Amino acid sequence: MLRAAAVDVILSEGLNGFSLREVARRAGVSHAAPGYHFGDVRGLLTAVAIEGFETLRDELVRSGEGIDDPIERLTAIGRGYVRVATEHPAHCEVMFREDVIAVDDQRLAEVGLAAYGVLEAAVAAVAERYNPTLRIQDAARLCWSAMQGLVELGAKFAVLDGLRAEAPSTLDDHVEGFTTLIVNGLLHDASTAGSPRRKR
Amino acid sequence: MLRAAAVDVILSEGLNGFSLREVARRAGVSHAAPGYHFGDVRGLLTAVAIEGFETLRDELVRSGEGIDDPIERLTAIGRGYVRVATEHPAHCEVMFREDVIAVDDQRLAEVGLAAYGVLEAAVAAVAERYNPTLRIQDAARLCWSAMQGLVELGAKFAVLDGLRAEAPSTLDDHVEGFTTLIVNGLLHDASTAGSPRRKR
DNA sequence: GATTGATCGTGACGATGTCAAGATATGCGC
DNA sequence: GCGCATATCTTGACATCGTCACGATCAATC
Repeated sequence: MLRAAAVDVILSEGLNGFSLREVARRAGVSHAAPGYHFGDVRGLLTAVAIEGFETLRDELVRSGEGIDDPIERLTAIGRGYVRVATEHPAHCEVMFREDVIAVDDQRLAEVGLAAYGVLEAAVAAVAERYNPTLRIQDAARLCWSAMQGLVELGAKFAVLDGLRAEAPSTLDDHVEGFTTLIVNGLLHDASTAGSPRRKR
Repeated sequence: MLRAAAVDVILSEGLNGFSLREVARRAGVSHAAPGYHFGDVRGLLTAVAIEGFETLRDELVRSGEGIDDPIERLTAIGRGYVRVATEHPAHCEVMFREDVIAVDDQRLAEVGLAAYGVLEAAVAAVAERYNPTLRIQDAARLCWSAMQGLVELGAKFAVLDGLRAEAPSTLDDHVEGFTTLIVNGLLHDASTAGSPRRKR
């Protein structure tokens, strides 16, 4: 399949070494075949991104299944997010790269929204049981941003550890640290009542 | 200057439409001149990234200056981060793209570490005054990841608001929401004493 | 005044994305 | 079986790109 070949190329050549002709070569077809099916480099990469969001959505659902406590579930979903990122690095290298994929693709928007919905529902459950004043949208987006930022900066963190001659911390270590801090934040959020913060 | 022309091209053509020849065209030099000075596409983009980290470091320092309360200072630094990202989008499009820049560049590592140091110092100040048990490294990296994730996902959040027919929330809105939640988490972090979390 | 080094232009090569045109196969109505 | 439309893929071409080798220009230095 061309999509699989594309993932293969991203994996071994990186996203900037990516080329339709190399995909064609690995798939054993002519140099223009990928162009015919996906129209465009952008088209093929968009297809890969959609595939990524689908597995992300599925994996987030699967991560939370059977866990009753909302906080435990949210934490498990956080781990699931990073797990998807580490197990499907090629897909994740593309999923949020709006300069490379077709942002206006409808199916892409649908699946992305579905994946986000899983996360938001988990946050809503936390709010319902533990902190009704929590602003769910802010909280859910913070969770997503933190995990996405972690995925993106993970390599830099490792370099940082190296510069300080510390044992390099793994992605999993960071996930645990982050979720602890975030959960504490969610539990104690009382922004409407003015914790040590200002206006708005 | 070639670097300015490069930023110009990234801004108008995006990172994948970027080409040395277009940079040369806008700078009014021959098509191979950029290659001579920077050796490579990677070399030129790395120079842009270094420039970006320098202004990031300076801007973070400037954002925190004259603010006594550590929490206020950390919040201001968070805003500064996002401000740099919005005011220098071309630089930020490159700074964390390890597939496009020379990750082993020494000057790049230095400036990046310096910028991170500003953030970490701010977090350390919060810990010292408000919560001595706070794990500074986790906290600082969470702050960075959240802001970086926000910068990357900001566009997607706007699309999300659109799909729900809500008023699109700005980056600044998210910064305020995020910092509130994170600060709450930092203040109440007691992971060593087993808040509602598990082992490790 | 000759030389050296930095800076830049010119020309070439292979590789790439994309398009047009042709080839092949598959299914369908008759 | 036959004609035909459609899908799938190949082939060939073109402009563009990154990169390299080579030459030109010019300032500084000995």
